[in-house]
Amino acid sequence: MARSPSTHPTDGELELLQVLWQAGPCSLGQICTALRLRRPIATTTVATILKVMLDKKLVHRKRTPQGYLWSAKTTRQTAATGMVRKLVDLVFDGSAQRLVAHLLESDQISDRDRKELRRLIDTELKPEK
Amino acid sequence: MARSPSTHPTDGELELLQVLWQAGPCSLGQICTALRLRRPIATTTVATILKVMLDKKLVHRKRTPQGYLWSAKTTRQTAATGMVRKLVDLVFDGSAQRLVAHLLESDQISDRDRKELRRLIDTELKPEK
DNA sequence: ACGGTTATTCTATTTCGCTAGAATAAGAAC
DNA sequence: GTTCTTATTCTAGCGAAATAGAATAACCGT
Repeated sequence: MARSPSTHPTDGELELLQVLWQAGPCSLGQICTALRLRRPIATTTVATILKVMLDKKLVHRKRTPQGYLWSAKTTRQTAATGMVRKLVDLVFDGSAQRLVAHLLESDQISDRDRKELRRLIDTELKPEK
Repeated sequence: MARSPSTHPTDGELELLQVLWQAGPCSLGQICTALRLRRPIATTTVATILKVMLDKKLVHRKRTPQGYLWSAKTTRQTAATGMVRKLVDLVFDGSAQRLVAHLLESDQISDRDRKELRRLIDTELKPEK
């Protein structure tokens, strides 16, 4: 027996989605250009990934005279939720709170961000509840 | 060309690490029992994964009369950090703050947890600064 | 010591994910 | 309209990951 296909986007697919999330609908060439800011990759490779993603319904395409226009069908929110769930499940024993605690205890968040987050907690905590 | 070996534990490996993190050093049988609370899996499958993880130095083993005792060599912290980094990179444009915001805006965190987190932010914000 | 149980290793199969060449189609340029 | 460029499809290889059967080893109880 082998693996079952993942429902989440793969890492490569996420690289691609990132471009589409940022730039909106793109041609193949535009996607390639954007990706190549990070690393070299062949056009056919990108095209192949797009086709797979099309089957997985992660992207959508629209015919135009000069080829398809590709766009993300999954939102950043959706992808984030799925990946966070996995992370929380597999590493934080199902506690999202622990993940936040981990992040706050790590040094990846500035004091300014912390203040903003505190504000966010406060606004979510009080209103009309 | 194919993928290069991942430095992160795979999902299957994480399932296994979870057991070891929770229970401490275990025999193969104990690991299998724990895993089977979640899903059926053959003993040889687990043994194979363990062997791979041994090569990757994700686990460690100690000889005993009745076989090896297996234990995690990676800490939860380490695994978490790696996975969080990937998540932040690929989905949150490099901003850990945004990930926290996402979590706080989702409904996965209770009010009680929020209060605790606010306390955590405060204690991290003020001391000796 | 013999048979049962458990652990370990060896071997094998399958699918996934990543990669890209070759072939083809179809505008664009001149 | 022939060539150039770009897009798309087709085909294919390779290593990773997941799965587990068969073989082997080694303890345990009686």
